[in-house]
Amino acid sequence: MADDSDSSRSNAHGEIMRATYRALRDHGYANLTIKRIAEEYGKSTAAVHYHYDTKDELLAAFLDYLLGRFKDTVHEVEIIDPERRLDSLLDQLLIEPNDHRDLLIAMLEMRSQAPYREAFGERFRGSDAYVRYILRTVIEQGVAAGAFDDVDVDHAARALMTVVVGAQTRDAVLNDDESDAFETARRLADEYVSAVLIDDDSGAN
Amino acid sequence: MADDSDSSRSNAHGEIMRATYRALRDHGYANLTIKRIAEEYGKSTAAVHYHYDTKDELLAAFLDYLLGRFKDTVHEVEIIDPERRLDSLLDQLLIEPNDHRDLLIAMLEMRSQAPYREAFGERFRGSDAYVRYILRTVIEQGVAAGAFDDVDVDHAARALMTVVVGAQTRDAVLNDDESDAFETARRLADEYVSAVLIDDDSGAN
DNA sequence: CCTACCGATCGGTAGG
DNA sequence: CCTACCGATCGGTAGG
Repeated sequence: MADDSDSSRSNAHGEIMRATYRALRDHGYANLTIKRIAEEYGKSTAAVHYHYDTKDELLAAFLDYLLGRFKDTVHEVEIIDPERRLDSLLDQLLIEPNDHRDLLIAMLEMRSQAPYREAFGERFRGSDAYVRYILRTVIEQGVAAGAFDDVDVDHAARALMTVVVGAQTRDAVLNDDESDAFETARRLADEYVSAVLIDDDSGAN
Repeated sequence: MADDSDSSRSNAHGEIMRATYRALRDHGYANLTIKRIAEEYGKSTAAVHYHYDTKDELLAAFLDYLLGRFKDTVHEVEIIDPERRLDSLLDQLLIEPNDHRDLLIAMLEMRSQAPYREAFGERFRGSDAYVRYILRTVIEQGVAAGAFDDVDVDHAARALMTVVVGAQTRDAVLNDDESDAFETARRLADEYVSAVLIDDDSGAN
């Protein structure tokens, strides 16, 4: 309660999460070992096991940490105009990652483990549902305000979610110079909004 | 040259590919070992190493095998009408997998390794380019025939590719009872085709 | 192709 | 939290 500005005191869990992140980023999930995490942590493997009994437990906690960070990038926006608000939200979800591409790669690796680890699957389902909820809310406001047509809001949210996940996967996999993944997806999302959510009866172009 | 109908003779490579597929499906990429592949193969680990010197070499060959199978599901269709032809192609890419969901899960796992293994990355880039080529060809025919507007064909192909990959990833990750992934994606693709590729000037509904 | 084996590395623990 | 160690398993190889 005194000071957590330095946070170099007993913030072991946070340090281990960050160490796990670096180890995952540098070596990949398939080569993510307690030893490598411990090296990044700067202490022994026993020190890691002191805070997390098993590797499974550590990984589940790490996924919570990772998805929490992702959720933070999807913050509610302070814009009232529904159309611009959705636009801003899509920007956050689909603008070139640059800085946090490593995070997306790490997330893809853990995603691919979901079919084998129920602890992962349930967390990703929760994350998917959360982002869809944010999208639904924004779209519903737009429909209520008359900015969008009276579309199937739940479907529209799932559709945009598909675009987001498609961009994330393609970007991580096709990681050459100018990966088109997010650029394409952002443009696709725009087309979807202006051609499907807004079916402009008031004038055909 | 005599008979390959029985194919139980010296088809070791094919057998090992199928054994690898089963081992990957049952244990996941992170737990894919030569020993497990050998068990599925029905012979010793040395027998596997006899045909593939290293695990890396085996995995690269397996990815070729896997992507080849995927390409086979994207066969050219014998329909002339461009609109119905694109529709049929999207069906093949986006209809509920059911039978080959295991294949998609396996592919997602290997996708997630692309950032760490250049041999994987280049193969996935090739596969992405191939499917985009097929999509572009069909859309170009539609534009030429006047069925579609004069859209940016390359972008349209990339956009639909994003939808396909998004559906594949979401389906594998959100693997609960009625995963909406492919249903949502198929509907999204339809909306994209009828609202963006066909901007019906001839009458605003 | 097999048996038998190699050194290396894994997750985890005992004892302090 | 550390040192030291455990049994288990890994990819790969020798010798046949």
